[in-house]
Amino acid sequence: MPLRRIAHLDMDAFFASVELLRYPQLKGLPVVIGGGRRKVDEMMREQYAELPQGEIPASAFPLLKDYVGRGVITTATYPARQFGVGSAMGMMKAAKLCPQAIVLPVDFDEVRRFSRLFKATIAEIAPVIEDRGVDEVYIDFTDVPGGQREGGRALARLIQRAILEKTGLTCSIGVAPNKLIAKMASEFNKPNGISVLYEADVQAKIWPLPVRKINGIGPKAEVKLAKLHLHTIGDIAAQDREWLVDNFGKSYGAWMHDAAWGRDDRPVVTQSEPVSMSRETTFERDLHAVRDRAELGAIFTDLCKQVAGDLQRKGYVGRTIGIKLRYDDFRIATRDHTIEHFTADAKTIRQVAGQCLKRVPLDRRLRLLGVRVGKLAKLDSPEAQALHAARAPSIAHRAAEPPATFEGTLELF
DNA sequence: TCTGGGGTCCTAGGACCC
DNA sequence: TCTGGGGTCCTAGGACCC
Repeated sequence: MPLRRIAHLDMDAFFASVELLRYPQLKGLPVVIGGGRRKVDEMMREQYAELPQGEIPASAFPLLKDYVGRGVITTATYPARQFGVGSAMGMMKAAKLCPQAIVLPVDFDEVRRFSRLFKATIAEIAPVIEDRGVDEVYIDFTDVPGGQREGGRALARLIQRAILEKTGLTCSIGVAPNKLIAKMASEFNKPNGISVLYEADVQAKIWPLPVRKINGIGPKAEVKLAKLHLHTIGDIAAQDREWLVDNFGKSYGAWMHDAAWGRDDRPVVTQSEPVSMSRETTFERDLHAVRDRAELGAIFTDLCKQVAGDLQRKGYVGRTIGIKLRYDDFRIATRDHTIEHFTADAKTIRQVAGQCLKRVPLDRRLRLLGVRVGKLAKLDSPEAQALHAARAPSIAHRAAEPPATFEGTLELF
């Protein structure tokens, strides 16, 4: 029996690295990708339209200190990270830490193109791959020829070289007995590094790490653990399983205990079906349900059309239609409704989502509006065929809707 | 001047059925 | 008249991840 060897591969500063391929003159400079509300990229291109992209002087690029608007950093280059700037940080906060950083908007098409390219490159070498978003994958090395050599290091080197050759981009790889440890290991030697771990390494290399390094322990769990005086993964491992269950629940507590001991038997999943598709947008300024009714209505219709378009393009239909809104105080409300027939029709989605909107209080300013379609089925699947109807819910069905009685609710949509 | 957009999974209560 | 339990579906919220 070969030893189970699982790799986690993470592209280094992916979004930023993709931009640096286009603008190599920015190499070594602090660059952040994000925002995009102000079309800085286009402004700059207009001015230097006659120059090839690679020859535009670095001094011509827009700076973070001049950025106005909402948004967060998607990726920061390593020179920018030295200033404390990182993913998910608000643009305004980042501008304080590193005003001289260059800002570029995300180019989703380009990012997706490179994402497909690096994944296809891996697939030629090791076919058992699990997608974890645009810039990450798990790879099962176990049965790949040469996958056991040096605990997986040799194969990891091969994959790194192939990706660099095909894309010009670097990545970091962790190889370990399972996904949980591989994920942590891939962070050990960033960027462009490889880290190989064995079961016996858990105590020395995993236990000293802070609890947040476990994939599945987020900010809330971290706070709760800290209150119980648990700070490192080793601190969790030292607790009785029963004690963890008592404090964190049957499922989460037991999982946490397993995770701290490096136990994880989840397989590498090569195929999966989407559960939901959604579109949402944060407004440039908070909108008021009454004063900005027209604007809000137009955005709402647009979101419905976009989700419908996504479903149709990908060949899916759904039965549960829902809305999400974020108020100016950052509280979130969701409402959804399940209809009899599957749909991917913008008008139907808009109509049902409109009903949902009537059930939610609209007395505060809104920051974000989203539309979601769940309970998906492939358009050509038998269940979808049986229950698909490209028409609005019947009048009878609509009449059965409970009246909108929520206090503060406004009849707007 | 805080804090994006696209997802998954879990929990928990109520309806409804057997 | 009182007393069940199990299962599934729907809905709302929340934690977490990339």
